[in-house]
Amino acid sequence: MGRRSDHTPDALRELLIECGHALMAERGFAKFSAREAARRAGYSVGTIYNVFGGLDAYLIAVNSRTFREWSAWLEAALAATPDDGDARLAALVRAYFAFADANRNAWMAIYDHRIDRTTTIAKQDEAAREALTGIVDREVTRWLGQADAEATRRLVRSLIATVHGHCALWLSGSYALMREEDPAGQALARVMEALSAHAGSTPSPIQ
Amino acid sequence: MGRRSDHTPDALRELLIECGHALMAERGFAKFSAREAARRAGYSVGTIYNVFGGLDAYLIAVNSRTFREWSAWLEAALAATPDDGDARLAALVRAYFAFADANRNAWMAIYDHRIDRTTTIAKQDEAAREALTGIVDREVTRWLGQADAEATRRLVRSLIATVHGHCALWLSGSYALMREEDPAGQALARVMEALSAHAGSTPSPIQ
DNA sequence: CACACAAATGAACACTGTTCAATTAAAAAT
DNA sequence: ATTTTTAATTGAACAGTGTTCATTTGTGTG
Repeated sequence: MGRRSDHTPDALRELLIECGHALMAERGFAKFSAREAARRAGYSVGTIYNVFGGLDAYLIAVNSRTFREWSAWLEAALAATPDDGDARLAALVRAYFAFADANRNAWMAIYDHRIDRTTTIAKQDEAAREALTGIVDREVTRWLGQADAEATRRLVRSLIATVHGHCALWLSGSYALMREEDPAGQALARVMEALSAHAGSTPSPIQ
Repeated sequence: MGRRSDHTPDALRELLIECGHALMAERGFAKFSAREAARRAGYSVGTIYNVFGGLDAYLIAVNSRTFREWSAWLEAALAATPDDGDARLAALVRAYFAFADANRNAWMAIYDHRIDRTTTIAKQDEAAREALTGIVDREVTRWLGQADAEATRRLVRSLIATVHGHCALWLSGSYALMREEDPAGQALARVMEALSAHAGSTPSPIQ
């Protein structure tokens, strides 16, 4: 076949991402296959290389979709939470875990896909990834009550890493973490301890 | 060829793990190949399946070797550190990162290999993995000054997850963590905050 | 209606994991 | 010393993968 009018370029791109994302959610990163994804979209392998330029770019696009869904999930959880001190942060951490749990394969694929330092990520996809940091940034800043911006940025990254670590080890089943009944609760506890430590020191550095 | 006397069963097992580990360190999990590992050992693919029963078991054996090296690395760092309050924990966290940094591919492979829940891990390999938790357990208990054993166990797992999260995001280059100059320092800061919070509350629960 | 263009294809290549009948070296029995 | 037995090692076979690119084929234009 040659040029078909089934889909516009954008629609085709979207379709391939859609099918790839579904396949990723179903099989996981290790058993993902570009051939199979294309097959499900009603196209053949070559089309993926035509549209995305390579497998890496395609995987980035697929994972970016997960990022967008993740952000939306977090925002939805926060929208349903009153502006009650610690409650919003608790909702944020719980929603973080809930999304990963409900989308295990897709969530893990984000970290399974090692992107070569040379590969350039599309602007829109980079934005999708940074949106998540943005949400945490906003909520932490809100909790701290507008503290030093630079220190907050550093802390936010560290808190994300903290929660990520708990979530990753939980889903991978590594370590004896399995006997932990509430990893999200543990992550939240660590986050609140860190925030408390910073709330006391940042506005007026007593020590 | 049939039975050869080049290596005893144990020596062959060791040789294959050795070569596999070297290949993993060199190429990383995604580009690892059992065929190539066997080739380097001077055997053919089938031998790996004969000796280990399957690829999963082989990968577990290879990664367990990394675990053992990691534990030894941590113990060496601790052995060179005086019993000076926070210094040992700082050394532990720094050594954790240093090992991962010095053995990026091998370290990441530990978490890249998703073990099916049905696959049973050999007793000795399970021990190699738990040894690491044991080291952290020992040092944290030492720092806390013998607190509630069960609460400490939970905290230890959570602290490991915290440090793991920082290390994993650092090496994968995810998020904007890249602009963080000292992720190990951030991890250590979170660990000390968590420990401080527990030091105050565990011996005599004031609040 | 013929032409030009670009999208879509799928065979080709080199690789992977996995299985298992055939081979072959060493040990045991004659 | 020779045969037989035993078990370790092989590698071809199969189904799958990523990647490339000459070929085909719809589509819109001259």
